[in-house]
Amino acid sequence: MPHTPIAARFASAEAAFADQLRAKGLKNTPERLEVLRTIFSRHAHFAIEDIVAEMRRRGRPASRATIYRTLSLLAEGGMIREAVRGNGYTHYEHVREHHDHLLCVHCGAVVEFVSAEIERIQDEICRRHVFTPLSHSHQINGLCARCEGRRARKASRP
Amino acid sequence: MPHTPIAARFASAEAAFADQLRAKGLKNTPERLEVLRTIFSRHAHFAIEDIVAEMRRRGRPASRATIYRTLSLLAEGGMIREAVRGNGYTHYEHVREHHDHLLCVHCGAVVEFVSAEIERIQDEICRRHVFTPLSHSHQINGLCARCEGRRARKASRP
DNA sequence: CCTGAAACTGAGACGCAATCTCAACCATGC
DNA sequence: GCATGGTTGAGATTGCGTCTCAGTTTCAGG
Ligand SMILES: [Mn+2]
Ligand SMILES: [Mn+2]
Ligand SMILES: [Zn+2]
Ligand SMILES: [Zn+2]
Repeated sequence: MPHTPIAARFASAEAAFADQLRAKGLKNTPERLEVLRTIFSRHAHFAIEDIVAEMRRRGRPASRATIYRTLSLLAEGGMIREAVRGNGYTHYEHVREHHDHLLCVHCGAVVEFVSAEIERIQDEICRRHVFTPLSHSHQINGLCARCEGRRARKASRP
Repeated sequence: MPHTPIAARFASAEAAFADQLRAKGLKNTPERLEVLRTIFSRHAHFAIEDIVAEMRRRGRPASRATIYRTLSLLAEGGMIREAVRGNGYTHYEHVREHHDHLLCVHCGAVVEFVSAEIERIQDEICRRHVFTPLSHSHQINGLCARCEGRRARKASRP
């Protein structure tokens, strides 16, 4: 699953965010910057509680209101997007190469997948329906190998 | 978009539901039957408020609690499923041929689509990841022809 | 038919993620 | 300085969905 290393994107993410804020007449505050840094210093998938906890740990706490507001800005700016849904909190992820998700409904594990073929067919479908696609979410819910194995074992040997 | 006429499924839906209830030691009450009938007397896509309103109109009101509980049972029994997401209420639909959705983010219009090709690739992906698929949601968000046209017109002639 | 155990219903309380409110707080330019 | 206008955060609010529990209904067994 190749993607630009976090370090390499770091400066440009800050720069891009600064641009976006300037363009909208908004201010580049320490809180906003810290949310951005916290997000990009972590693994690509996260929920708001992760950010809250991490910022507290860093000694730079911010209120949920501010974090939610910043998440909206970052999503609007195309730096993050909503990823997996249906596990309580909304989960976000860094935007990089497009991909979709397998979600294990038992243990919550997430696996990413990409299919150029599917993307192509989607475009075809949209063309056929005269529909302008803006985004899509394609999520397969099921059981990962481990959870399926556990279930099968339990069923055969009660 | 061919599907079995409602009338033809009607009796069997009631019978299937009765079976399901019996199998689980649950009771076949008037309220549950009325929820079932209301659902299958309507267009395939609906939200709970539609059911609440329709049952009131019919002079057979039921509480939200009961309706939610019955929806769960029907979903569990494979007669309905969650359909489009991201419009406030959870939307359900009758289960018939499998299909996915285009959602116009501007006017809320929903278009259905099917692609045997995509389904096949999905299976392939699951096999490759040793993942047991149980369900999937594939939703393309964008602008329907009408909303796109309106937007384009407004942009060119302010 | 009774009758009792078990399930059901509905009004309203509750849970909870997400959003909103608003007073105090900057940051900036004049 | 100080006025302007965005920002923050504590806490209130919203709204879908779930849960509680007292009174009701179902239904199998007698
Ligand atoms: Mn991902
Ligand atoms: Mn549909
Ligand atoms: Zn799992
Ligand atoms: Zn539209």
